[in-house]
Amino acid sequence: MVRPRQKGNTRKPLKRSPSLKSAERRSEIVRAAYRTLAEKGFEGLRMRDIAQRAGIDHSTLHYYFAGKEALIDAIVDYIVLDLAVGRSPAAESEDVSPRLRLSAHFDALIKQLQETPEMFVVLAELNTRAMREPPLRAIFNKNDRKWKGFLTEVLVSGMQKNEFKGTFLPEVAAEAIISMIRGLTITCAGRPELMRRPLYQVLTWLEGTS
Amino acid sequence: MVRPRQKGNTRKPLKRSPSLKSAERRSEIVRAAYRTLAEKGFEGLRMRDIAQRAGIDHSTLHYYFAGKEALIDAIVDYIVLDLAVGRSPAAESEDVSPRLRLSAHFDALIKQLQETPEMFVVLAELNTRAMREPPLRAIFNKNDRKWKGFLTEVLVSGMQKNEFKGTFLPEVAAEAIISMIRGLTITCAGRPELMRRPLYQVLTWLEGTS
Amino acid sequence: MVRPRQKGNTRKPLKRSPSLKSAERRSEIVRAAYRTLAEKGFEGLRMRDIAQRAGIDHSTLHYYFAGKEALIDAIVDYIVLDLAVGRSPAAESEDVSPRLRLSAHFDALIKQLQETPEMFVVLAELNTRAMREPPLRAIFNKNDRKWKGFLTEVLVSGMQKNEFKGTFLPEVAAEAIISMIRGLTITCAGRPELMRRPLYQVLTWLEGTS
Amino acid sequence: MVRPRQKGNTRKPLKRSPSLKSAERRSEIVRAAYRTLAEKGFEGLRMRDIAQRAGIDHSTLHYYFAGKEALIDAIVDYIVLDLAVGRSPAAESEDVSPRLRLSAHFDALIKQLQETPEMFVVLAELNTRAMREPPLRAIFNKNDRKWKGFLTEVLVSGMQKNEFKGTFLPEVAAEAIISMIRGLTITCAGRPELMRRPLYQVLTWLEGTS
DNA sequence: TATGAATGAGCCTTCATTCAT
DNA sequence: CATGAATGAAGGCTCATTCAT
Repeated sequence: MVRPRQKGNTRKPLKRSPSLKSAERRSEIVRAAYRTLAEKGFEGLRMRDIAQRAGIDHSTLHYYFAGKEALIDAIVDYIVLDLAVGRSPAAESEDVSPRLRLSAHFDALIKQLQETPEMFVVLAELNTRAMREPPLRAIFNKNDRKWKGFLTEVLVSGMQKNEFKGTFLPEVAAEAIISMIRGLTITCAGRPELMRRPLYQVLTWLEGTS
Repeated sequence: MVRPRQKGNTRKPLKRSPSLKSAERRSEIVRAAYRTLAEKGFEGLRMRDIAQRAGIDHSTLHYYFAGKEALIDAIVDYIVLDLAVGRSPAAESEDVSPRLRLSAHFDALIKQLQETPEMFVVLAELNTRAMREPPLRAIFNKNDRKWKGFLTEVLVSGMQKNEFKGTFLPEVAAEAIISMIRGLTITCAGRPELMRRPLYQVLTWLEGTS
Repeated sequence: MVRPRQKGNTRKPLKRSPSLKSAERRSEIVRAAYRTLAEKGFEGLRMRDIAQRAGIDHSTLHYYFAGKEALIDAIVDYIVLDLAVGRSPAAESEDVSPRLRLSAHFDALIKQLQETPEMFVVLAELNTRAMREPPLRAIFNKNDRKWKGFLTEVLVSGMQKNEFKGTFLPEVAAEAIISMIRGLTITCAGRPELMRRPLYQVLTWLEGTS
Repeated sequence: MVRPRQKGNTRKPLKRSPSLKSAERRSEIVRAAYRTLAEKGFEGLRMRDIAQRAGIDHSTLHYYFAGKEALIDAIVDYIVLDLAVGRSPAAESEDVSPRLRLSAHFDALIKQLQETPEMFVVLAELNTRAMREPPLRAIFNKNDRKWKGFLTEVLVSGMQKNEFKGTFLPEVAAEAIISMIRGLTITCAGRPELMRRPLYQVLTWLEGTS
C-alpha cells in the first residue's frame, strides 16, 4: 500500500541534475506503459506501442529506460506508489469509528474499481506475474503486510470499542479480507457493484450479529 | 522441367516416438502445454517449448492443433474439465453434515493446491486473460455459477440443519467464499497452509459463534 | 498442338500390368491438379489441395506421383495431349476452303476459350514458367512448330487458291498469328468475344482487300 | 523482477552498409525484388533472397516494406512507371511520319527486349498473376488503354497521310498489335530478333501493299 | 493400396535493441 | 536529446515428403 524499495534516484545516475523535464517525460512514459499494460497484458506489451502512446519515438523510449525490463520495474514502482487501494480520509482517520472506517475502506475500494478499472487489470497482471517472479512477489507481500497492518488495527480497535463482536482473530480476519478483495477484483472485473454484497457480508460477520 | 531449388524434406532416417494413439497424443500435448503455461505464463508460452516438452517436433504439434489459439482453447477445456477444485467425496456427499462438507471442501482445496500448485498458476493466468477476453470470461463465469450453486446448497442445508447459525444470505456468502478462495490462491501461492486460517475463519462466521 | 515427348508408359515402371484402375486414378489426380493450377497458379499450388480435390489422401497422391515435380510434368503431358487449341473438323479438313479453315480455326479457338477458360490460365502459367525452364520451353516450341506448320499449310493453299491475296510470307504470317493468339488469350482473359475483331482483322489482311 | 529468458538482441558490433537515403534504399530494394522476381518467378520469390540481393538484412527489408504484398505492389508501381515499352523519341514525335513512328516503336520494343529481357519475364509473370487478381488486371487494362490510344493515333494519322492504305479499323488494328506484341514477348523470349519479321509483316499489312 | 502420423527445412513476420547522426 | 535505420534472434506456421501400418 506504500512505496516499496526506494531505488528511485539511484537507478539512473545522471551527470547533470536530472532536469525536471526529463523526470516528467519519464513518468509520462511510465503512465503510457501502464495503460498499455492494462489494455494488452504482458503478453502483448510492446515497446513500440508504449512509445507511440507516449507520443515519442521508440528509440527515445530506450533513451529513458534501459530496456523493457527497466520499464516494467518502473511500472511496478508507479503502481505501488499509487497503491492507495481502498484509501480514503474516513478510512484513514483514527477519529472515526472502526466500523465506519472499514466500510469507508470498502466503499473507497469499490469507487476506485469503478473509476480506474485498469488499475485492477494491471494488478491482476502483476499478481499473476508475481507467481513466477519472487522479487515481484516480495514487493506485493510487503504491501500486503502494510495493508494487513491497517486492517488489523481497525479490527482491533473495533473490538475494543465493542463495535466488532464477532468471533475472530483480527489478523486472520484481515488476511481473509485482503484475499477476498483480491479475489473480488478478479471475479467482479467490470461490474464493481457486485463487490458490495460480499464485502458487507463480512462486515456483518465482524459485527457479530447474533 | 527439372525443379531447381531443393524444397521440402529429403532427410535421413529417424527415431520416432512410440506412436501413441491420436487422442492420447493430443492430451499428452495439452498436458505439456499446460505445464509450460504454468512455468512461463502466457507471456513466454512458445509452441516450440511445448513441442519439446511433449517430446515431439514442433510441426507435429501443428499437426494436432491448428494453431496456438486452438491449443490454448484445448488447455482451457482441459482445465475446466478437470476443474473439480475443492471436490472431494466428503464435500460432495449429501449424507455428510453441511459443516463437514464445507470443511472437506476447504481441505480438498488446500490439498489440491499443495499437490498441484501449477494448476493455480494456470488458473491465475487464465483468470487474468479472461479480463481481456469475454469468451474466456464467460467460461469462468459459467464455472463460477456451478461452484456457487454447490456452495449455496451446502449453506442452505446447513442453515436448515441449524449448523450454520450465522447471519448471512447463502448466495452472498457463497460469493464471498468463492472470491476469497480466488484471492487466497494468489496471496498464498506457494504456501497453501496459509489458506487454512482465513478459510476456517469464514467457517466460524457461518456457524455463528455468538 | 500435339502430344510432345512420349514418356507416358516409361515413366513409372510397374511390375504388374498397370491396372486400369490405377491409370484412371492417375488421370483423375492430374485433372484435379490441372484445375487447382488454374485456380491458384504455381504460386499457391499445394499437394494437399490437389489431393483433396481428387478426393484422396495426400499420402496417396504421393503414392501415384513421386513428387510435386512429377505431378507437374504430368499436368504438362495432360495439357499438351489435350492441346487441340483451335482444332475443329472444319479447320482440319483439307476439303474446306483455306479461308474457311482459318476462320473455323479462330472460331474454335474462341469457343474453347469460352468453354474452358481455365485451360488458358494454365497455359499462361505454363508459358510463364517456360521462360525459366528450358525443357518446358522446348515442349512449347515443339508444339508451336506443329501449329505453325498447320497454319502455314493453310496459308499456302489459300494463296494457291487465290483466296489469300494479301502480301505476306506464309511462315511469317503464321508466326504472327500464333503470337497474336497467344497475346489475345492473355489480353482477353475472361472476355473471349474481344478476340474476334483482331482475329478477323488479320483474316482481312490475309485476304488482301485492296 | 529479473527477466529470465534472453529475448531480443544482444549482438556484438556490426558492419553497416554505407547507409543510403531512405528513398534510395527503397528503390534499391525494389530493383532487387524486381530482379529476383525475374529470376525466380512469384513461385520462388523469397523475402530473404530479395534482402540478400539488396545487400541488407531481411529485417531491414521489413523495415522498408510492410510485407511481401507491399513489396510486390511496389514492384508493380516500379514497372508501370517504367512501362514505356516501345517508347522512343522517334515513336513519340508527331513530326515523324506515322509509318516511321510505328516502325520506331517496334524497333524500340525489340531493343528493349534485347537490353532488358528480365522486364518481359516480369511482365509475363505479372500478366499471369493478373488473371487471378482483378486489381492487378485493372492496372494492366489501364495501361493497355493508353498504349492502344497511342497506336490508334499513329494509325489514324497514317491513314490520313495515306501512308496506311490497308483495310482496317485503327482501334482494332491497335488491339491486334498489342496482343501480338504481348504474345511475341512470350514466344520469342530469349530471341528478340524473332520478333522482327512478324512485326514488320503487320506493318506491311497496314501499308496495304496491293 | 492407402493413409495417419511425423518431420525438417524454410518462410514471413515481429520485436527489443543498438548505432550513427 | 532524439530519432531513423538496421539487425539478430526467435516465433508461428506451412509444406513436401516419408515412415509405419
